[in-house]
Amino acid sequence: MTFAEAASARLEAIGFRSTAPRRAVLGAIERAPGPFTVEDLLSDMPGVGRATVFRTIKLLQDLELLCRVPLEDGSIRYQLSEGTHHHHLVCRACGRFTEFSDPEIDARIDEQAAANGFHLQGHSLELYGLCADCSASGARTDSNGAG
Amino acid sequence: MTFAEAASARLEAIGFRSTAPRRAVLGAIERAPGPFTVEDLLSDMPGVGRATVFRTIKLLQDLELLCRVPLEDGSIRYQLSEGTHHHHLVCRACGRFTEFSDPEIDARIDEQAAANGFHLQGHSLELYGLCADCSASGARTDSNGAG
DNA sequence: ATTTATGCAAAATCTTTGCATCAAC
DNA sequence: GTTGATGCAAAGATTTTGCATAAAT
Repeated sequence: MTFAEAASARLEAIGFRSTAPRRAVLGAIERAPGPFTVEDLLSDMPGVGRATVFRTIKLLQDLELLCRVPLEDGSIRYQLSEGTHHHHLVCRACGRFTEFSDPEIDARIDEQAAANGFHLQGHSLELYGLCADCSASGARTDSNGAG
Repeated sequence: MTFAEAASARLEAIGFRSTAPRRAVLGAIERAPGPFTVEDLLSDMPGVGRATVFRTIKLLQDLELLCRVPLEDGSIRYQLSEGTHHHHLVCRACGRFTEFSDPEIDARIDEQAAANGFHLQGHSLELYGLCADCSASGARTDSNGAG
C-alpha cells in the first residue's frame, strides 16, 4: 500500500471524501523526492488550487502523516512522517534533511519536563549544520546556537 | 549594566550607530515581561517604524543577544537570550515559555550528528505541553509529536 | 438531495525593500 | 559633509477565508 492509498483510506475512514484533487495532492507528496514546500506541490499539480493544497496538508498534519519542518530561515517544509517520533538533521547548505531518533534524548527530555513541573505533550528537535556531502565539498554558512 | 546598555555598546563596538529608535527598541525588549512578538514591541513604541524593529531584531539575533522561538502554530516570538545555549519549554495553554539546558542532551546530540557524518553547527529543541500552572488549572490542548 | 470539497480571488499576515529625509559621526 | 539609519508606504511572500460551483455520498 502506497502512502497515497493509505492516507486516502484513513481520510475516508474518518469521514472525509475521496476526491480527485485530494488524491492528486497525496500523489504529489508521495512523488516528492525529499522535503517539499507548498509551492513545490503546487507546481507539480497545475489545476489544483492553493487552498486545497493547504487544506490537505493541514489534514495530513492532524493525522500525523505529514510532518512540518521549520527551517532556520523561517521557511517551512514538509516531509512524510515515518510515523514514529523522530528529529531532523537539517543541512544548511543543501537544505536536505534526514531523520533520526534517540530514545536516550527522549528520556532526558521527559526528565527535564518533569523537573520543571511541565506536562509534556510533544517536542521538536532540529539539528543544523552541514550534511556529510556538503561538508566534504566545503560548503559554508554562518553558525547559530539558539533554541 | 542593563541589556539595553550592553547591547548598545556591542553594536557601537562593531560600527553601528547609537540612535534613538535603536535604543527605544532595546528598551522595549528589556521591558518585555516575557517572550514577545514584533507586534508587542511596536505597540510599546508608537513612532518607531516596523522596519526599524525588524532590522534591530535581526541585528540582535546575529549577535545572539536575542533568540527566536518558533511556536508550533507557526508564529514567532523572541526572547532575550541568556547568552548560554538553552532550550525551551513552551506552554500550549498560556504561551509562556521557560528555558532550560541539559549538557547530557547536548552531548547526545553531538553524538547523533557525528554518527550521521553531520557537521553540527547548532540545534533547536522545543518542548510543548502545559506548564505547571496551566496543568493545575486544567487547561487543555491537542497533542502532537513531530520533530 | 445533501453535504462536503474545490477553485478562485480577495483578504489577512508577516516581513522586506525603495527611497527621500534625517541624524550620527 | 559623509555615511548610515529611519519611517513610510509599497511590494513580497505566505497562508487563510468567503463564496458560488462542482463533486461525492
